[in-house]
Amino acid sequence: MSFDSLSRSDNTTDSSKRSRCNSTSSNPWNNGQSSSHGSQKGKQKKARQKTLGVAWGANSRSSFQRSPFSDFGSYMDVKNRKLHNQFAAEAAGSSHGGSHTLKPIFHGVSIFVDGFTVPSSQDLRGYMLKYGGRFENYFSRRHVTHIICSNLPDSKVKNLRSFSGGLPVVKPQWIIDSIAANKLLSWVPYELNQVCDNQPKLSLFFALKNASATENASSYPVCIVDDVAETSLVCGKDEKYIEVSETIEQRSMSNERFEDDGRDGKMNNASVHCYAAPIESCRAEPTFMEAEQGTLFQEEVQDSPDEPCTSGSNHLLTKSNTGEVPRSLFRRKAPKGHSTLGDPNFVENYFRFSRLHFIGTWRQRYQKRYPNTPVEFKSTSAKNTASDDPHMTCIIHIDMDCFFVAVVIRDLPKLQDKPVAICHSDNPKGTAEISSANYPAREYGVEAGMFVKDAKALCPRLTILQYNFKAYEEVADQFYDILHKHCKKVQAVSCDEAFLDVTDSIEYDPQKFAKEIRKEIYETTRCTASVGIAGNMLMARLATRKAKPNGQCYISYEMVNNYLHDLPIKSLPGIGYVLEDKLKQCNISTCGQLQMIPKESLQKEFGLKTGEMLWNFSRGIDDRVVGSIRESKSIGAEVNWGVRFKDLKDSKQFLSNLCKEVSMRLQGNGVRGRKFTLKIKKRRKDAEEPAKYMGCGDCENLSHTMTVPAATNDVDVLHRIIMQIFGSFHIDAKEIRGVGLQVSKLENADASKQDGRNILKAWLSSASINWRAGDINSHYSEKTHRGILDLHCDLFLIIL
DNA sequence: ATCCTCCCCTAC
DNA sequence: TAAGGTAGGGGAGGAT
Ligand SMILES: Nc1ccn([C@H]2C[C@H](O)[C@@H](COP(=O)(O)OP(=O)(O)OP(=O)(O)O)O2)c(=O)n1
Ligand SMILES: [Mg+2]
Ligand SMILES: [Mg+2]
Repeated sequence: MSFDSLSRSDNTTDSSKRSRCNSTSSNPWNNGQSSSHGSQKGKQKKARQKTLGVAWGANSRSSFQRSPFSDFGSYMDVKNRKLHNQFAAEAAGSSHGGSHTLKPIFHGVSIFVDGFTVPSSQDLRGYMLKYGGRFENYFSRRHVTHIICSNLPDSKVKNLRSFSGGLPVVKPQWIIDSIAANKLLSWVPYELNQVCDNQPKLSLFFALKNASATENASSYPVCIVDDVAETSLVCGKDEKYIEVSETIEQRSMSNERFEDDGRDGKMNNASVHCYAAPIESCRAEPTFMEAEQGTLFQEEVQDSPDEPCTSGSNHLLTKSNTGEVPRSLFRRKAPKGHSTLGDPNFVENYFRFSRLHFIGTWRQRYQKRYPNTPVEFKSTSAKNTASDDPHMTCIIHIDMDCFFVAVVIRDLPKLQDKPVAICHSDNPKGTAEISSANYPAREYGVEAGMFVKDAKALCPRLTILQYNFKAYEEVADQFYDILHKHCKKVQAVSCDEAFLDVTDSIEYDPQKFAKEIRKEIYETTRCTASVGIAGNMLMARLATRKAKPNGQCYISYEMVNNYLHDLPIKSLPGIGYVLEDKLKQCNISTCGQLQMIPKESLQKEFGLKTGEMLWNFSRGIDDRVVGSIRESKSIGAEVNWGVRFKDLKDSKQFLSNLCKEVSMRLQGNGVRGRKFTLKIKKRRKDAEEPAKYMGCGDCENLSHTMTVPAATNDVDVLHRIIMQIFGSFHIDAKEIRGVGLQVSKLENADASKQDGRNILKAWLSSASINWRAGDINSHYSEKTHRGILDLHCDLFLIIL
C-alpha cells in the first residue's frame, strides 16, 4: 500500500516526483511503484511487473532456508537462556575432560537435520557429538539413521518422504528428551507425523496474571470473563419522525428521507472508560478508549490516555486496572517524536488511537457477538425455492450516514447543520487524516482520508471533533441488534453497513420494511441510516449511494440499465483508483461505455475474474449471495506509521511486540496458523521526506513467507519463526518504514487440541507413504500419548 | 492443470 | 505534530 500516492488533494505527494500522472488530476494514484502510468500503459505495465516478479522470485527463495545458526542472541527468554547456560556449562565441563560423565546415548545414531528446527541445527549438532552420536551435513542413506525436522513447508514434507525412503523423520524433541532422560528413547512418539501438537497447552496461557505484574515475555494475559455490556436500546421517545418521499430517476425509484428536528442536547459526560463488548472467553482484540466526547479539539485531550483499558497484553485482565504509569506522563516524557523510537509501548498505544485499526478489527468483535450466525443460509441459495428466480430476489443494503460524525454529533445540536469532521488534529497545517465528514462539510469537498490541512483549506470553518470509539462500538451493536431482530439473513460489511436478504419476506413491502428499520435505528441511536433496495447486492449498494443521506432508494429490475448507463465506473464497488485510471485511458468512464467492451477483451486486459466482474457489474449483474461472515482465513497486524528504527535491535524489539499482538489475536480467536508472512516497508531509494507526519512515505513493499506443518499460536514459536524470516530480508533497520505480520492457513485451536493429531495424520497419510501407519496408535493409548505430547509442549516451551 | 509466493488492489 | 489497519480477491509467474 502506498499511502502517499493515495492523496486525493493536489498537494504534492511523496512520489509525485517519480511518477507524474498524466491523467486527470483526480487520480494521482501510482501505486507507489515506478512510473507505471505513462501513456503506453500496456507494455509498460507488463514490463514493470515482470521486473518485480523476477526480483521477488529471487528473494522468495529465502522464504525457507536451511536452519541457520541461531544468531538471535537478542532474543532469548529466561527459560531459553537457562537451558543454554546449562548446556554451555556441560560443554565446558566436557572440554575439561569430563566427557566420561556423559553417556554416549546416541551411539549408532546419525542425524541429518532438514530445515528450520528448534533448537537450531547447530545446537543439535553439538548435542549429538557430545553424547556419542553423529551429525551429517549432507543426506546420505548409507550414513543417516534419523532425519530431524520440526518445521517444513508442505512441499518439502512430500519431498522428504520420497527421499527418506523409510528413514524415520523425527522431531528434535526426541534428542532433547533423550538427553534429559540420559538414555536413548524410542523415536516413535516423536515421529513428525505424530507430533502435530507441539504447541504449549492452552492452559499455560490462562494462568492468572497479576494485573500489576510487569510485562515480560513469559507471562500471558488472562482472559477475564467480563460481564456483558447490555446493549440497551435507548429510545428517544421525544424524537420526531418525518418522512419525505421524493422521486428519483423516474417512477420506479423512490427516495425517502427522514428529518429530525429538535433534540435535547444532553451532553454525555466525558468519563473515560473501556467500551465493553460481549466477551465470552479470551478477548485479544483491542479495546478503545473514549475520547473526549462532545468537546472541540482545542480542549485538551492529552489526559485521556490515562485511562486504563487498552489493547495491550497487560490490559486484558481488568477494566479497573489503573495503569501504573499514566500514559499521558509517559508521553510528555518522550517529546522527541511520536515514533517507535520514543515509546516502548508503541504498538499498543498506536492501535488504541487508530481509526483504521478500529474499523479493521471490528469484524472480529462482531463475530463474537453473533457467533455461528444461522449456519444454514450460506448455502441455501442452492435449495432456495422462491428466490430461485432472480427477479424475485430482494436485497437491502443499509449504511449509517457519516457514521463517525453522526455518533459524536448526536449531543451537539448546534453543530448539526455545520460542517463537521472527525480527526485527531485540528491543526490547519496538519497532516492528520479526516475520518469522516458530515454532509454540510462534504459540500465543501471535504472527504474521508483527506489531510486536515486540505480540509481546512476547502472549509476554514470546519469543526473538528474527536473520535469516540466506544460510542461507535455501541451504536454499531445497536444497529446490528436491530437488523438481526428483523431479518434472518444479515451480512455484515462493516461497523456501519450491512446487506439483508429479504426475499423470503417478500410479501412484506421492502420499502415499508426499510422505513421501519430506519426509524427504529434512528430512535435507538439518534443516528440516521440510508437504505438501498434492489434485486442484487450490487444494485442495492448503488441504490444506497443514491439514497444518502438519510433516505432510501429502490432500483427496480427495469431501471437497472437506465441507472447504470451514465454512472461513472468509479462508483462500481471493486473499481478503485487504479482500475478507474486504466479504464480512463481506454476512454471509458461510464458503465455504459464499459458495456461496449466484449468480455473477452476485458478478461485479456484485466484477468479472468476481474474482466468478468467488470463485464457483469457494468450491466448490473451480480451473482453473490447474502451470507454470514465466514471464519477468517488470516489474522495479522501491521504498523506503517511512526516506524523509525536506529538499529537492528530496535527493529527486533518492535517485531517482538508485534508478535505478541498477533499471538494474542490468534489465541483470542481460538485459532492457530501455519503460514507466516512478514511484510516490510522499506524506504525507497531517493525517497523524500514523507508528506505525512511520521508517515511511511514512498516505500518498497517487501514480503516473505514461511509455511510450517504444525499450526501454532504461541508467541515464542511465532517470534522464532518471524525472526527467521526477518533475517532473510537483510535490511538496514534505518530504512524500515512499516512492519506487518500476517498468519494464515488457520486451524481451530480447540479442534487441533482434540483432533489435531488425527487431522494431521490424515493430511500426512493422504500426502505420503504410509510407512509405519500401523504402529502409530497401537503403541500408545490416547491418554499416554496425550501425556507425552503435553510433556513435549512443556519442553518445547522451555527449549525456546 | 494446480499449487505456491509475492505482490497489487479494494473496501470500510 | 499524530496514531497510513485489516482482510479478502486476484493476477503474474514459477515449480511440479
Ligand atoms: N477512509 C475512511 C473511510 C471510512 N472511515 C470510517 C469513518 C466512517 O464514518 C466509517 C464508515 O464509512 P462509510 O464509508 O460508511 O462513510 P460514512 O459513514 O462516514 O459516510 P456515508 O454517509 O457516505 O456512509 O468508517 C475512515 O475512518 N476512513
Ligand atoms: Mg456510512
Ligand atoms: Mg459504510
